Amino acid sequence: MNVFSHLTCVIHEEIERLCKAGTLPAGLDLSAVSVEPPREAEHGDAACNAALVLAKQARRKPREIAEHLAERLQERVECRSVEVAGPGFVNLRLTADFWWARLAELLTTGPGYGADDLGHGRRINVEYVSANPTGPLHVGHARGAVVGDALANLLAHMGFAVTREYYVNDAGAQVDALARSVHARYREACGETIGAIPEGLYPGDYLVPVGAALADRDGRRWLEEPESVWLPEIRSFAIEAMMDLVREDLETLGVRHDLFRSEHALVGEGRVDDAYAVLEKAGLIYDGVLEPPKGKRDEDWEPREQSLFRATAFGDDTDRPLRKSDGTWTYFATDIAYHRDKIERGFADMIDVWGADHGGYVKRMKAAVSALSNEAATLDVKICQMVKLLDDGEPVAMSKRAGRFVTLRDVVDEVGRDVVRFIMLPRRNDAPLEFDLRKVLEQSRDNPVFYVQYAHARACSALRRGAELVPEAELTPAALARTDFSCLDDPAELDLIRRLCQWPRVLAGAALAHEPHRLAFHLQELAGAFHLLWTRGKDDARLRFVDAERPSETRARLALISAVKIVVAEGLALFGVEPVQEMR
RNA sequence: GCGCCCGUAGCUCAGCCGGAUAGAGCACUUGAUUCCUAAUCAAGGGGUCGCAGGUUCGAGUCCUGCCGGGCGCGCCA
Repeated sequence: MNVFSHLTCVIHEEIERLCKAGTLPAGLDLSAVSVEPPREAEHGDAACNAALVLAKQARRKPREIAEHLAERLQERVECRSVEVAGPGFVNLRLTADFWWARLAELLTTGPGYGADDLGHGRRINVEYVSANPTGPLHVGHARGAVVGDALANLLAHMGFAVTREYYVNDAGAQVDALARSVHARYREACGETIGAIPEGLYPGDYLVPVGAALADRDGRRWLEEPESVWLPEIRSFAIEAMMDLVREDLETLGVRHDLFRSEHALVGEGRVDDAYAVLEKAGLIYDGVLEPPKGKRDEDWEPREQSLFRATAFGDDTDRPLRKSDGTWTYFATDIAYHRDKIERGFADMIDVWGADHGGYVKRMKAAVSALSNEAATLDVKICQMVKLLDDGEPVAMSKRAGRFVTLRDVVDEVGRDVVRFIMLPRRNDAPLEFDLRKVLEQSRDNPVFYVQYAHARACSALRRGAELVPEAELTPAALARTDFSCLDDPAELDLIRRLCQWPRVLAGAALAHEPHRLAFHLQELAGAFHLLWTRGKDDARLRFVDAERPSETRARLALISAVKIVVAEGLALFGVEPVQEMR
């Protein structure tokens, strides 16, 4: 049970009764009525804004409505006390019995507590990483990879049918440059002296083995051929090698996509022409000349007529070109075709996870999706801001030009997959992120990975001790659910139960808002409440989790711990992080 | 010049559809260890929510303008 949606229902019922009784007018719109955990613990277990929201439409004073509502709620068994506070909030305090019953529910459900069918199997496409196949992934890519993956996990958990997708930009000038770079490395492997890699090509060492592999496979046959002959061959060889590299990098992070969609294939299948024809038929394409961008150096600017998409009709600031001067498609044109491809594959909802440098691209892509779907499809773009990589407070120098950038694999090797994954998550995607290689390995409160993992390890440790006193068959969550919880009446224990019971609400909110970082914050708070109780048990023997002298209390506390373990493990699982059994 | 994002405690950041006295961690000060892992916990000080207007019973949250930072701005992807 999601406690807060349950309480919302209860309050809706009571308001409707007040309407029937004539205390309130009939036909009120209750959609804005909500029940939330109050920010301050003093305000009780749950606060309802009904009176404030309804005051205007009911033409009553908020306090007056609140008093009537409070009177009815007082009768409910789950309410220990009800009070009207502030401008007209109704604050509920729920009985300990109510909370214990929720704890029993949590344990009965076991792993998967909080999973829900919010999505009703609705299909949603999450596209993430989509890095160009020209080299290994770097730390910046890791953020998008982890955020996209966690978001996909979360949505799947909440009843959406998720497809995880990677768009492979294997067409265009950059993969030609890749092919030329590999050709240079190939000549090198064949014994030629190549000197410095020319400007505009990819200088990284990672292409050396690719050139060597090509020489192994094809011998010296490309040495005497003109570029027009070897380029297509070497290009597809190189792209395949780069995608192998990318897949390996993703594998080290534990990220797996369902589908890799190739831009090259999309163009080859005529999908871009199709999309163009559709927009043209809808009257959304015309030939025109764009204004030069102001304030930017414009000495190279020449007015040019090109086919433009009427993006301004869908909220963009200017219309956008679809063809380059040589007649080939712009990136935007193929991206329109790609999103149309997704829509045609049955996705009315799409999420794209992009890097900060694509921020200026969001409006036109949303405009295109609106145009393609007659406003029926949705596109949410999550822009991931920069990752500032630090080593003990000092910025790690990165220079793409010198080929000196920190690869994803370097970082995973350095600190481990789970740390990389967790550290990318407790931050809103549109806020920049600091990643200190030294700090994330510290075992202290300010390292969130450690802090949450430690809570899980402590829970496991206490359960191991419990196993010495209680038969194993009685330690399963389902068995523990039948325990008498009445000794769990300390405020710190009830607080922990309340936080555990907020989990379904946090999951639902995070899924609907597409904000996985909310889970990370909740896990940290939960871990804090648990650590607090643990330490209290050191001072106050009455609160100790495992005590051979007090078997029934021990069982109740093991149940509570088991619930902590379930929720923490579930949160970590959604993040793709392995919960640890002990800290070593 | 234009667009998008950001601006909340000394630092790093939460703040969920507009709600109550704006929160957490770090750092700082003080305290807790014969004890299920002190790898932890408790207490304390610390704020003009960038600035100025506006809408509202009520604004960190919405609107307008400005200031500061980041990213981007046809023939790159």
